[in-house]
Amino acid sequence: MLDLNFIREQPEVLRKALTDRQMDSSVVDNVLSLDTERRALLVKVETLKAQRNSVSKEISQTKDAALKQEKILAMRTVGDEIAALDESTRSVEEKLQALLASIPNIPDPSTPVGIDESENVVLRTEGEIPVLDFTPLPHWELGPKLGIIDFDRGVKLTGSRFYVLNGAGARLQRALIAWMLDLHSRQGYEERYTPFMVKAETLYSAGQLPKFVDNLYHDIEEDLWMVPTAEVPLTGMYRDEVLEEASLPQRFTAYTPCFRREKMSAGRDVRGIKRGHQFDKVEMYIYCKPEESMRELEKMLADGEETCKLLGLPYRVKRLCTGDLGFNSVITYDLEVWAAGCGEWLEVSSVSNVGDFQARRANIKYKPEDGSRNRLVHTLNGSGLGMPRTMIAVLENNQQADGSIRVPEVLRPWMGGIEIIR
RNA sequence: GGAGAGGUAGCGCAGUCCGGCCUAACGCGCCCGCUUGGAAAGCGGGUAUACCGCAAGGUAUCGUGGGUUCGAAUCCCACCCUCUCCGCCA
Repeated sequence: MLDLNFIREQPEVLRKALTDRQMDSSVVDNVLSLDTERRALLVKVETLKAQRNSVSKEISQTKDAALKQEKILAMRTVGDEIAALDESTRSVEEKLQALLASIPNIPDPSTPVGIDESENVVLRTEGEIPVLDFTPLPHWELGPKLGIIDFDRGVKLTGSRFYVLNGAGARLQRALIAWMLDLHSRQGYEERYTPFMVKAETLYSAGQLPKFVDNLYHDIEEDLWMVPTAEVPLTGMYRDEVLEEASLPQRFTAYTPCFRREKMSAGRDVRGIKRGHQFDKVEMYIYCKPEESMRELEKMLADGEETCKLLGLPYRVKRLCTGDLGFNSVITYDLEVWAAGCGEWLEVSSVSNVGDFQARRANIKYKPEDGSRNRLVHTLNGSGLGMPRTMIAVLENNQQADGSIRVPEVLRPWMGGIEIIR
């Protein structure tokens, strides 16, 4: 959520941001007029309340019964007026909040302006794309052939876009998770194990509600929501808290499954395990001071890149353009790894600085050591890589002519002696 | 799920029966000053957040949401959370 004062003072900056994001900027005028209306109402109602408070005090001290009765009657009228004005204020505020909650963050000025993902900018490509002397299979053929991915039984259990991992396949995913958590710990992130179900308020804090309600699984009975990413509990963790300045930056890593309805039609983009309704992910998350957030963003990106490098995966770094930038984000880098079998770059990580956007919604501040007033923290999030797609790249890039798969060196300690999946 | 006890400003607590001197006491912690060679102790002062207002100042918040009232931490209703015991259970 943006600062209302900021919108009031620099509406043109927001208008430009919305236009750059390929969105309608007329919402700005609605915000401004509601804000004006709200303040006018506040002045009125607060004057009346001040009057009521002071007269009520007088009433308690008035001895003369007739005079007392007179004052009570007068205040009865004032009370009715206050009730009516309170109601109008509440309704205006509700509208204003709903509007504010629907406005995305301001992209950093350095963000390339573009219509959609086709205008994202590739910053660099690292690692060698493997040259194979045979035709590599895509994982949706490789997996069933090796007996490590069972699509049919996933569908049988739950429905389309679900699968079962078998034996070395399940173990490989578990190895990736354990290895990544350990790696991020070494990189300075503290591990957290969080609930996988949260309340609506927590999703609101992270900016997932109300906007992305269609993409979430919801238990009506208990009114709990399945997390779409660990970013949600990691943001909500400090909701309504004030952190000590000396404790910042605080860096966390967490493994969670992620649940997304993704009501998109089947097709090329969802083939295999690329885009399931349930997938595992290891997340990186940072709380820091505003002046630190750009530096932390670069650190997080480097940490994500290290993950790819150590796995031996060729990858490229993309800078998202205004048209593709996420709702919360100021700057986003995407990491894409090359998958030899499907022959495409797969997005495995999105590393974003969201500035104070989530912190304002979640009300997360820190107490400056110089005694000045509490300030909002900045938050950053990044995937320490999404599992299925990382698995895809590991499987497809390390396949050998006989259809077996070499397990990357770094994962072997977690593979119980399995070096080749065959 | 059942019974009981609780939720008050950073923490601990008082206040709630019986509405208005609550502008929320008191203690601890923390900050500033005095004192000191320096410190402790002692003494004095300060110590929530948000919003409105150029300002003076005002408004709101005692778990949350409603209600009664001129006036609610206090009375009424609903809900949430924590603790103890019981039940159930990996």
